[in-house]
Amino acid sequence: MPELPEVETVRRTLAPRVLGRAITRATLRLPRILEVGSRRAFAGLAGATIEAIERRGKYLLLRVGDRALVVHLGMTGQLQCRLAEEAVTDTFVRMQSGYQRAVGPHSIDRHTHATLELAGGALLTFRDPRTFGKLLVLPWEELETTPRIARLGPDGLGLPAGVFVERFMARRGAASVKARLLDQSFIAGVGNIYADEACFAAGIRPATPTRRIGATRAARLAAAVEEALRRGIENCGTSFSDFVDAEGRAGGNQEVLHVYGRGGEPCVRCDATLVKSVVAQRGTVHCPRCQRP
DNA sequence: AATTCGCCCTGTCGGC
DNA sequence: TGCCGACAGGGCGAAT
Repeated sequence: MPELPEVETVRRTLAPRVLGRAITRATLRLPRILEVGSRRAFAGLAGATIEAIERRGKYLLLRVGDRALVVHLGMTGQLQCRLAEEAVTDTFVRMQSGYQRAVGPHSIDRHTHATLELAGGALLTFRDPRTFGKLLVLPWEELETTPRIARLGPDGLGLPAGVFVERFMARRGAASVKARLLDQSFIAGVGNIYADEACFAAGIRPATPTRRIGATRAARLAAAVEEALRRGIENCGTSFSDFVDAEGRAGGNQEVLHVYGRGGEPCVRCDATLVKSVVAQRGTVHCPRCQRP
């Protein structure tokens, strides 16, 4: 599931491929992935030039002329750009079930819901098997007031620890530490994987009520979140199932995760068996010895 | 006001 | 071997 590091990886790999290119045609193949009210605006992207790519939390913001194309990858969304000189590889990996998973720059398939043809023959595609992703087109100057963006708290990357601690202490209550980390109005960009990893690094059990966390442990958590996100970006994202960057490459961060997806396996630090549970309606893994309640 | 919960969706996996 | 239910989960809107 694309979280801040995955979205940032897409942003960085997409930028050199699309910046400065004009959109020659915008095609919408699955209308419901577009936020209501953006239908006409999406088709109207043709003729304008992609001038900037920014990121806010898990949202990608493409500045197209005087408009914003906002992209949320949901759980399985992929934004890929194939240049004209690149052949379609149509490489598949055959899964145990017989299903063939696409790998690398790929031709349009049943999960490709929107395409942007670019000047020079490049093709930008939005693919999303589970269709939890969203596209939104609006005037660039309305970005800060559109609900999805306006709701977001400060970006998790580069957030000063002092600001994190201040916000955390101001909102302490019954909610769990994990629920707070997943709350995009608190910090934007942290999802299930990095929340679990940050809690492990901070030595905090994810289900701990936020009211039980003091300033010292909050500061430890701030550092752990920052570190988890930075490492995720360094490793070009976590590819647990579907994540690929704009060139179709998988990330490598799944190789260095301490807890996520490792329930029942030994803790890398103390060898205790990692416990899987449900916290904040999400599958959660923690070490019963390293992470105190 | 803060928090929880149901819903959206489809590929995957385990059980029988 | 094959069918079927359970599961995964980000964000929104309704309910508590």
